[in-house]
Amino acid sequence: MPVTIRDLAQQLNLSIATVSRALDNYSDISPKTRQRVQQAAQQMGYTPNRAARQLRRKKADAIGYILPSGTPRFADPFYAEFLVGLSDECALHPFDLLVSNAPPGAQAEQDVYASWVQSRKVDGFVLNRLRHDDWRSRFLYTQGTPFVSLEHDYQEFEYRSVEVDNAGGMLTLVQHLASAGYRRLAYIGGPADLLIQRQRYAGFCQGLEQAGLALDPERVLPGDLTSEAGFQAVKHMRWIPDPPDAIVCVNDETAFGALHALHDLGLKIGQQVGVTGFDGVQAAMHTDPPLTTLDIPVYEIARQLVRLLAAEINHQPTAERLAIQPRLLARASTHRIAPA
Amino acid sequence: MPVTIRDLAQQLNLSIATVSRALDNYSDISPKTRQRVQQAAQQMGYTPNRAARQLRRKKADAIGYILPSGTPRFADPFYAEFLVGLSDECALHPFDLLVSNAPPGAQAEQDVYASWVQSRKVDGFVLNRLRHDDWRSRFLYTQGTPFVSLEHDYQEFEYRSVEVDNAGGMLTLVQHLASAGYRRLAYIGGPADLLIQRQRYAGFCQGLEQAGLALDPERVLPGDLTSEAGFQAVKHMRWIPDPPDAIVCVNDETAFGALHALHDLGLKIGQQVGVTGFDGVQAAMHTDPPLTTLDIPVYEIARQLVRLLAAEINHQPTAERLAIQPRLLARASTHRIAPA
DNA sequence: ATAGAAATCTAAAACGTTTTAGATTTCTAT
DNA sequence: ATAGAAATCTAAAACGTTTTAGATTTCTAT
Repeated sequence: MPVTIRDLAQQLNLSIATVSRALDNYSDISPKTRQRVQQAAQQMGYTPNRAARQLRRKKADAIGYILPSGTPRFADPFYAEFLVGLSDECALHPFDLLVSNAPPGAQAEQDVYASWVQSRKVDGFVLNRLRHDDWRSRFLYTQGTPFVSLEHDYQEFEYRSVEVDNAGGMLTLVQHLASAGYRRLAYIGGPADLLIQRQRYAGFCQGLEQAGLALDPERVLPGDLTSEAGFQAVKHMRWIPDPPDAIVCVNDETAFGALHALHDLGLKIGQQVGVTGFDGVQAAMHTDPPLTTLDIPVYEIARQLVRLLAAEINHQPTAERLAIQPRLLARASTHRIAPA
Repeated sequence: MPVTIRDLAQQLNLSIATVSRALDNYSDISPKTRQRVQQAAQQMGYTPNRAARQLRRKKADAIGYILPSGTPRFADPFYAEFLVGLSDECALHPFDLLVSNAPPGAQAEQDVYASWVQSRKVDGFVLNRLRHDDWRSRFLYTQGTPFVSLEHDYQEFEYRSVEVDNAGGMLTLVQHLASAGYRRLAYIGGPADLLIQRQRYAGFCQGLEQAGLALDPERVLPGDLTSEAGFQAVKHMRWIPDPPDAIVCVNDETAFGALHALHDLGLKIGQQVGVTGFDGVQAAMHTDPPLTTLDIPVYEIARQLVRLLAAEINHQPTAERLAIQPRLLARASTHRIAPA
């Protein structure tokens, strides 16, 4: 049976009101009492009952993050880093971090968000893997519930976000490939409604154009961000008339699968065929050969998102939208120098 | 302003007591009213205020998991998989999953656990990376707070846990190495108080003994579960009198660093020197060469832990302790067949 | 010593539920 | 029609805080 404010008040011969205000450093409490109260609280190990406080204060001091479930994420170190970032930053404010999951785009996802808003479980949400015209941002906006998002979908309203320059990063990457001598670039993408897919693919196309390289539709293949998808896509590309000499993948996971398939085919990676990823996960350093990729500071982004959300919740001014520039990590998987 | 039970009662011309009981399927509510209430609730989007319910029911319907902070975890995909498992299983019960972090072993860690217990934030805890004589299990036990743990430290009380047969796994691994022809095995470990370190190292020693191989103390090096530690340890081993022909690492992360260092040294991995990990993370499949490791079903373990915890919280009977057998994934990093 | 101001404390209401104990309504058997 | 039982509903208390509005105490200046 945890100690309540009533126990504390009784012990000190004070009203619970005084105890409450002393702990909250109200100025109408004499320094002597304040100290007596705080010391007793410390010593009796008093921590306010969270539910009671939430109920009375009408805020949860918690934020929510809902993982996409049903999708293959085990492999994706992105989420570990992201969650740790959220959790670290939450601890500073402090917020509790409530984590759940829901299948993206399904009715169940809507139910989770709706019930969390209605039950006042959290004061705000962090979104990521935003989709085009994402109902989540629209819903939260109409509910007046604070939220921030990794990626920003242009809608008729504003919200705070962190935005990776996906298109710009891709452009740089394609330039790198072109100047290393690769000419017939392929692209293995992700789900079509994901903003990262749209933006990265757009950057890819733009890059080809700038480099004066052809965009062969046969060399553009769909995927789902998994290494399995990368594997299958490469296996499939053997059969197309004009096979690629470089394979640009929407993310590192996809690239891992592509590397595997190319090994199976007995190709010299880096020489005969280049491979690139996107995200800069640690594992990309250890592949055979090490993977050229665009590094984004996932941990730092997660922390920034929480900071933005805290500002939103507390009605403090901040930058509305933060831009992040991915950094090219050129490694052995794109080593060819001479043109084909 | 979310809809409350009062709004609902007013709308339906019923008392809030009736509404509450109808929603909870009490038997003293007529079927007609019950249906009317449930339908109205659905339609008005009523979800009970979480704080009020928690306060009244004296339970949180939430469980807590506290990440070790301050340690280098960004790289470790273990946590992504573990968290996703926790979250998936929590959604089924349903529990909220509260995530925070604290530096392991420090006073701050104690404060977090104590305040979560006292504030009734959660109904129970999931522990992992248990340490020898871990104060967390002792503390929670004396508080009467439900908890479960990955790994089990033998104390004078019992608790539910999932236990990986770390020693047995290592034994198998050493046998595998011995029969592949490796003779001078090294071990790169983790923090000495971690149970996984103790158990895995014990298995290593036992394996050497069974195989009739010498245990050279110079070939046993400390680490901290990071790839950096693996890298440094290997670099250091160049200077010892009788260098190893196989390097057994306490986990995959450490092995990644070891691989790197060996590449730097220009050694033929698999032939001149074997390398092994432990955990079976996805990335181990993609290294150069693919890494021999012991696979443990982290996702499934996390789900089991939540199930055990749910049973504990609801005073239901279950198995107290589940045993998990790691599975040897023999890959090219330990390919030598002929004895040295 | 005392009025008034300043400093310090507190009673009571409220947050939104659930639950207890009992009230009211409906049904059944005569 | 009616007593008693069964079915259905509800008033009020309670969970543990915070906050409002006002009460009490202490201090200051005469």
